[in-house]
Amino acid sequence: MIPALDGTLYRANTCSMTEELSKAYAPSEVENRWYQFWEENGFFEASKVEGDERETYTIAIPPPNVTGTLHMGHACRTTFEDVLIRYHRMTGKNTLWIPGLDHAGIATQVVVERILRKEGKTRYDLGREKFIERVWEWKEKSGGRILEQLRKMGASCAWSETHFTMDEDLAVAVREAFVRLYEEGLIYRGPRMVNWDVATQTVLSDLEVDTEENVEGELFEFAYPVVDESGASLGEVVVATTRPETMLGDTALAIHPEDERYTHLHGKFAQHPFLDRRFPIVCDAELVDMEFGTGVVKVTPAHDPNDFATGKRHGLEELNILNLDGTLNGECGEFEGLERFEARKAIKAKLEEVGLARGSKKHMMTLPRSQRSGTVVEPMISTQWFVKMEGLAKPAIEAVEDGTIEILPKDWEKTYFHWLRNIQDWCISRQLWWGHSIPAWHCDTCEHVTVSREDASVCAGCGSSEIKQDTDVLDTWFSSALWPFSTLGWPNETPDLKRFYPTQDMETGYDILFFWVARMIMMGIHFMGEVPFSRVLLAGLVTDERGEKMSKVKGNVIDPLDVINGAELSGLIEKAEFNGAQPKGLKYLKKTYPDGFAEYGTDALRMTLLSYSPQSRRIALSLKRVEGYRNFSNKLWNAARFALMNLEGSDAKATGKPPEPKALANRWILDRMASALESAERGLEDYRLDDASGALYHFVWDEFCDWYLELSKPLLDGDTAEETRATLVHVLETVLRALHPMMPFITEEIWQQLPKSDDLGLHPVRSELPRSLIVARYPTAAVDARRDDQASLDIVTLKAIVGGARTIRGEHQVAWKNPIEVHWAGNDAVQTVLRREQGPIEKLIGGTLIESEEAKVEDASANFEDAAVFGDETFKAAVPNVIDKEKERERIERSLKKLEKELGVLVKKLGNEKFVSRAPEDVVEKAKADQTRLAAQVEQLKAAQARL
RNA sequence: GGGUGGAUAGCUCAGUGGUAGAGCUCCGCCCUUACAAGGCGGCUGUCGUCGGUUCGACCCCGACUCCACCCA
Repeated sequence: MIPALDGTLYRANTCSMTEELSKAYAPSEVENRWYQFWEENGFFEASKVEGDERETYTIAIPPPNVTGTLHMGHACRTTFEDVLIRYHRMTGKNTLWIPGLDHAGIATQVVVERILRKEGKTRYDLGREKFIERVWEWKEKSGGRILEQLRKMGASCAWSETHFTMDEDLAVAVREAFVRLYEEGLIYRGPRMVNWDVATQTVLSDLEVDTEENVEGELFEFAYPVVDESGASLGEVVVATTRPETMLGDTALAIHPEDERYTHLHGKFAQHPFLDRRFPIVCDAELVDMEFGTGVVKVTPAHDPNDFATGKRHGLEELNILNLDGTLNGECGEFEGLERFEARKAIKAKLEEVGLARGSKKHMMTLPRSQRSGTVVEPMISTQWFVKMEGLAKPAIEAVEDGTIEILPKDWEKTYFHWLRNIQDWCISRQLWWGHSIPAWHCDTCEHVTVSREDASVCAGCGSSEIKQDTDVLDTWFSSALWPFSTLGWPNETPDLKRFYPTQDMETGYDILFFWVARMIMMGIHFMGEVPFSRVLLAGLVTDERGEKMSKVKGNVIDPLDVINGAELSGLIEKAEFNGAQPKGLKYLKKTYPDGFAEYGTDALRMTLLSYSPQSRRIALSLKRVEGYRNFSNKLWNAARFALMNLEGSDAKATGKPPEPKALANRWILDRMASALESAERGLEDYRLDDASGALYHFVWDEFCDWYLELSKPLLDGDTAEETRATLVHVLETVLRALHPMMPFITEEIWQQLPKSDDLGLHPVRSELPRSLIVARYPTAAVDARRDDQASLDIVTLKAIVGGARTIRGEHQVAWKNPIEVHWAGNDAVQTVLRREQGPIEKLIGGTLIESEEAKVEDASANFEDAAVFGDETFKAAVPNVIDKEKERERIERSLKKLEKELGVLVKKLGNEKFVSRAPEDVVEKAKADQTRLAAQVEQLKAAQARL
């Protein structure tokens, strides 16, 4: 149905809700319908109208990898960001949420290579150009899927602004950034010790290397013959290594200068047993730990970072022994061509053979592994491109120090500072095919390197046309670092850049604080002269309900779409198996989710993710919790059904202004809503989305549904009917607005059906659009609610009476069909409330309320048959004809125990002279008042107990 | 080895210098006309261990144990 523009309401259902809708909320149809409605009407897009001077609020999405599918981490981030965007949109800001995808260099290349392998091909068979074509083809298929999944989460992204980090315009930005940094001397090329992935045959940045801990390895010992200058033998020394094959690249032995065992070796040489080489024995206090092993260290400057540094200190030869595929090269004599682990065996065997092996022992060690290919990373010397980081890091540190950028939770600042203060130069070149190519041309004639914005055809050094472009590509994070401004048109000075930069919030996982966030800050400050965002919001890692990281192998990956749409156990198992889950993982799956997932819906999943504290590093997602929020959706749904049923046939409608009711319940709910709205607003502003959503959840369920709706029932007849309908519809409409950022679908669905004034839900600048909750004004305590302290006090009294009566019903198992009598006597305030609210109270207790005399109620057993009693210092009450003596005794006993314990604490406290003299006066006063109150209650219960 | 965070009910987690909370689970009762995906009532804790500061510590400080993550 096309939304009407003429002032009539858009109807989600052709029939009225009360007739049409089932008792239970069914999310799927509702979600698709409203998402389409918002998107088609352009509600997600930012306003680009000239003269629209509204404050802007912008988030650049952390672009998901194009290879991926949506996982719980994305779902979590998407929810948080969408809540912020929707909230700010509702406060009237011009909001822009820039969506997009990351080309994810290695990850994508690996995936496409895997596909090729199934066809029996490698990328080399295709050649670079054809291979890249294949990647693009694949990207078109894969990329669309994840954007669809974001839509399913309800993400209100400005889809017309979608970017991909390999797009033409972003390539321009990347090239501009590279050239500028190069011209500024911040990019250089040179040989360094790097992490080499022999499987994908590329260098990796330090951050892309994972260390596998506690690996059981072997510490292999062997002897080097020692000789003097003339070559005369001086015996041998024993060294130990976990990588025996590296001995082929040894160019020194090192000993500690103060090690008295080896003073005779100072200035002497070791003779390589297999190669015709002799190399020095050097003294190095930094490398050598006298306590470890034999105290003699073999030094392989080309294949170990520490040895590399040692080599630099002593001017040692750097001898590379590996080919790029991990096989031994021509420096290795008879071992040439062996794969590295084969070589290890061969070397050991040979050492045995020549009698130099000195045994081995088990050794716990750590292994560096490639995040992408999983193979053991080889340290190698290689010529790569680097960015000098120190100068870039400094202003990035200052921006957080002086509060220009706020990192939340604040704990992460420490980590941020620590990393930036110890920053290493960033290796930005990768030996991949998929990625932004490096705009550098090498001259065959003069070896000059030409770096240029335009494709170069001649050497800038000698003019030769014999130049070739560098074959490396840039680290994916190089383009990601420009994301907050490259997506807005940089390096062009576009209106968007002017209007929307800097952005406000950057929300992402803490795991990419260094990879991405820190680098965006550095690049933003460097190129834009202004920080890219003012807050960094770091969410925790979503884990399974045991707190274990989700992994395909463990089979504990929960697909957000399964949670939203529902899934049978068999389907879950099938998916896990397909993804390579181990039997143990499948067992866990069966045990934890024997019935699969129900169709929980997007709103429920969003609320669940929001309910976890953003302070926590772990979000241990529990499906039971999702179920709880699914139930909450249903609760809200039914509250709306109740409201609509009772509004039918009346003129009551929401106006956006709170009514001024007289009846207690109506006044009270407006007061409670003021508190809820305050908490919600504070939570949304302070990035405590758990507090914000929690406050609204409890308001809706515990106050609006449990008390207000029940209290409203008797008020919906007679004099109070009109104001009650007005209050009912107002509170519901307001709370829907408050909840909308968190639960966009169900709130819009209900809201559209509520009777309301025509001016609600108008787009702030595009008045031609249909009304929608998505642009309705976000409610505040001051405008939409009404404080009423007296009402809240009165309800406390009402709840005390109702609660007491219900407890007695519960304990004595009085069925609802059996009405009870509550005889009461109380002070003036209680009298006022109970007399006035008799009707509603009777409804809530399922019985009659009878005013009595204090003396009569006090001695209940004498005046009533089988009476149970309750009360506090303000009133006493007796409920006759219910008593089960045994149960009553137990109940009183239990209450007494509790009260006496509390009283005991107070008595002790007040008996402590130091407390009375030193504690603040109000604390002491409160303690005294509490003591009096508790003592009275204890007295009362004891009397009742005695009479039993 | 360095750093960061955590240890609170059976489970997953909030929380505050002044008598411990939520959701789920559990136990009763109830299909009370919005909701059984519900209602009403109830049970459950030496707040990791040991010291210290304080009138008072779950909260602040120190040490320790265990767990997780990050960096080398």
